[in-house]
Amino acid sequence: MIEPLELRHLRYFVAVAEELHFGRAAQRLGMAQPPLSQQIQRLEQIIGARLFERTSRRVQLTDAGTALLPDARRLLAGAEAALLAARRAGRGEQGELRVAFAATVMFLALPEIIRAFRDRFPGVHLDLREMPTGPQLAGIKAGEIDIGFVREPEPDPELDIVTVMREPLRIAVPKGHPLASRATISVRHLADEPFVLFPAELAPGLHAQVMSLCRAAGFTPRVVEESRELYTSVSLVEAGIGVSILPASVEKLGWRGVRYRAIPSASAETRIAAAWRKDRGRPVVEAFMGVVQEKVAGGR
Amino acid sequence: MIEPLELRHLRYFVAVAEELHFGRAAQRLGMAQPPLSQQIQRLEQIIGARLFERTSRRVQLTDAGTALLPDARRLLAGAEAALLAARRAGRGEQGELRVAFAATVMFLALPEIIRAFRDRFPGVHLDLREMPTGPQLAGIKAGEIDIGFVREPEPDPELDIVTVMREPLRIAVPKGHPLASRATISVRHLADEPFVLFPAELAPGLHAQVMSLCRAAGFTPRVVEESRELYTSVSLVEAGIGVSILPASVEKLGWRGVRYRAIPSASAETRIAAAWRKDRGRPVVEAFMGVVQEKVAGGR
DNA sequence: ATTTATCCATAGCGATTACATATGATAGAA
DNA sequence: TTCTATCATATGTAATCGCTATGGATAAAT
Repeated sequence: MIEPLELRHLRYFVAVAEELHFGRAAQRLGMAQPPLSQQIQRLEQIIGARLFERTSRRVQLTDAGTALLPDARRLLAGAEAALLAARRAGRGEQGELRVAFAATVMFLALPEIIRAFRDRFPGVHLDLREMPTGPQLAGIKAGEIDIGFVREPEPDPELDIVTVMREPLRIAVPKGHPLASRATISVRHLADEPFVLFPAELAPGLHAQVMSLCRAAGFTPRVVEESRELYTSVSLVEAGIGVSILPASVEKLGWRGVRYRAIPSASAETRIAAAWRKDRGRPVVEAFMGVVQEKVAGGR
Repeated sequence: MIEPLELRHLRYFVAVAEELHFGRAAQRLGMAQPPLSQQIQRLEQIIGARLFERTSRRVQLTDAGTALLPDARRLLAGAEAALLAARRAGRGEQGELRVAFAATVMFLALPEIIRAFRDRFPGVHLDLREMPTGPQLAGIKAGEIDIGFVREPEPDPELDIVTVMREPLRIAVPKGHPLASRATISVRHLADEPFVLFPAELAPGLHAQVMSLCRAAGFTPRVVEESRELYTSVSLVEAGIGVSILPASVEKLGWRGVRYRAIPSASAETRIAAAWRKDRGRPVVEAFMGVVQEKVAGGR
């Protein structure tokens, strides 16, 4: 019968090789001497060669023992290191995290969150990518993205979605537009205006919200253009193609031909949410969300 | 209680990680599924983190499992390699062998033996050094040399000594010496000649043999010079300081002012022996001596 | 929607084995 | 030689490894 090699054999072997004394080695291992002798004999049987030349007076390594000792030490150290690495990975202190974010989120707290997370978890490799909300949600479900920062979408049975930030909506009108002279603009004033919007599949949450704001104001917006890029939307507004309702942080883009006006309504705000898969309880995800919660709570 | 990590855990883990199916992994491991589940649970307890996210339908690696898998594979392969290396060392196919040889042995079969051994045991590193017989024997006893090729010394309780070669002795006289005209010279003709010899502590066997040859011829040689180097001995003879009795292979040095004459006596021969420590049964030593025996037997 | 099939987890049991204590054998020291 | 230190052997016991039987959950099939 062939007994397989175990780390126990190597642990015992190294102890005896270092002490060159079965009694002391056994003591160091916290066991009695006879079983230690037995296990060394087993190991010798596994290898098919004596590891120690032993008389009742002297214990010394044979050629086979001399060859095995450094390997055994290396293996034991490697096993220990592997154990620690796995533990760290289990605590979310090591691994890879793929984070996606909608373009506008970059204007808000995300950079600070990233910095804080990197400080706290230097062992985690962050893979960041900009992506619209719709593809993000698909990517998360497909397992290609771990966490997405999105304009808050409808609840989804597969996803955990947590609001991390609120941001007012603004009405964007071109510089010379009649409404541009007002300090605030109610949504109902836009009833007859042409709209420039993101397509629903790219930003479902924002799209739905704009629609419901208009519906609440008693009309259905006339969408004349859908743009797939934030910059395009703004430039379409500037060109006078239409008006738009956009998150306040877009102001920071600094488009000179566009005016942003507040909406006098408490519900005219978007929520930025973090989303991740409900089923896998990835520790890195939890670690990251811990940092997010902390930053968001402290930042208000 | 903290159970220690064993290779068994890693073997099972790798099997499950590769199959992503407990049943098939168990089959591959030649065991039933329940104990495999148990052992994986044990491993998860040791690590302190789940390694697989498992439903009854799907098994997939967690972060901790993903981190552990390459390490586990590496460790298992390393253990296998260490086992093989130790086995090879146990068979004398790997390791280091320190071989010493007396200067004149280099003229004989040693180079061929070395070559044959290197061919047969490429994993053994040979450390060769030239050294007189006396220091060799001391070095062998001290464990600094594994095998020595010497002019055969007296038996020694600590040493195994095996004759590997025989070689006639020659009488060396300077070119113009009266005895140089003879084809052979009996030892008794040297009764009144001054002798140049190696000191007893450097070449005890040769020294004792010359002494006993002279004693058998009825005189005690008058030693006028002792030289520590072979070349010096020969040049002293050439310079007419005295005569000497030397192994025949010294002729190959090609000293033009010296004549070598045969001795008409069967006992006028030296034996070259290999010597090694009796106590340690080093497999490399045995492997080497096996090649020596073969070469010597075939070379006669 | 209900049923069925698949598959991992749990329970209980038997056999193995890892370790303990007691004792023997041997080699070096006094 | 006698004594002592030390490794090996013998034997008993407790832990554990693996097996069979069964439970429970989930996805697929009807």
